[in-house]
Amino acid sequence: MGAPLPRDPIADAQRNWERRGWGEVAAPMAAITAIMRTQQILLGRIEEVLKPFGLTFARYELLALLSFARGGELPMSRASALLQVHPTSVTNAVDRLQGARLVQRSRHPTDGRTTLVRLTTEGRSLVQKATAALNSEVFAQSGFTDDDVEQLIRVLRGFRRRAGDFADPT
Amino acid sequence: MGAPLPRDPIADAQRNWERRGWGEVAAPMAAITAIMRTQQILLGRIEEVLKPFGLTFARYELLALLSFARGGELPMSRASALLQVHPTSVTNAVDRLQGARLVQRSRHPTDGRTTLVRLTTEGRSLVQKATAALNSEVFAQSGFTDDDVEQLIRVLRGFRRRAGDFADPT
DNA sequence: TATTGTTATACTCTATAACTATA
DNA sequence: TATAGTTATAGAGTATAACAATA
Repeated sequence: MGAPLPRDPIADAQRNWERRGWGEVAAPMAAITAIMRTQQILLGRIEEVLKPFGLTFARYELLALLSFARGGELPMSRASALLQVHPTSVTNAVDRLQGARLVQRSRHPTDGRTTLVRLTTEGRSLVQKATAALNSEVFAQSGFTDDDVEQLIRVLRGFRRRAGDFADPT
Repeated sequence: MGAPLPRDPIADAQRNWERRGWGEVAAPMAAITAIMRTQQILLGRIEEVLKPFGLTFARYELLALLSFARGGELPMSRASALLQVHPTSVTNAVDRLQGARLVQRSRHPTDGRTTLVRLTTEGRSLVQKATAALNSEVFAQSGFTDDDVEQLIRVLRGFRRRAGDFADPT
């Protein structure tokens, strides 16, 4: 979206914050802004890799989740909880994936309220190819060192736990 | 969007990756997924704080950028470059902000192609209040320790530089 | 009554392409 | 020719509210 800037805009913002007497929060502001920007860069790379497969990241995540479930099948509500997205987002994603014949809806055998989503053969094949592409083109050349990765996992895991994402204290 | 999960879904995904023979990329995958989720949590908090001001994060960022510019004024193209967003996104944001009388468009004095965006008095007042709210309600209680913040800034700055965001090597 | 999921609706941001005006 | 910006159009994700069906 343009040539590199001569200077780091986030470091500049941090200095501006300090200059205005917000020194207490300048560093957390810079860290949070950096997370937002990093996510934007990574999402761009991921969507670029997924585009040839006709998948968005949200839809890939749903397929990948199903590929790890027993029988390639989950209730809609369970997918919503595990992906931490709104139920209507799951409905929307499943609609599109079903249109592409990558998943199928079916009735829960004992609870009539529940809809199950299941990976089709075609869906399983596609998610395997997409995962291989993401592994080699994004995760294997992430731009983070092993130390970076270790620190990110540790710091962000603590953050997510304190934010109420999960209870597991290990 | 739901109660805490009993276990960390990202740690589970990392174990699944390892179990399938993708051990080489399991850790970077987990780190990147954690960044995506953390961004989602933080964006939610930020938008919650900005909602009473009638601002989205994208629009707040534009107002904040203008508040640091000389004269509270920038060319559209410069705002697009500094915010690292598409020119049409800036056009859209300026349209809405102008409708709310928070910014004004004007002609560049010497280059007729260029449109300048300038903060109105009302816009400057609002962005100051919104910044104070973000500082006290988000950045001052970010959920990161001082060490976390230091590590995030360092690691993500290296990533962004290698990704081509900026050239500054300091 | 509570839960599950869908539908309708609306509002973000984003992106491409075509276009105008200016340099 | 190249640049700056707008417009039209499209698509993505997200969210709320109302609703149907089931427990």
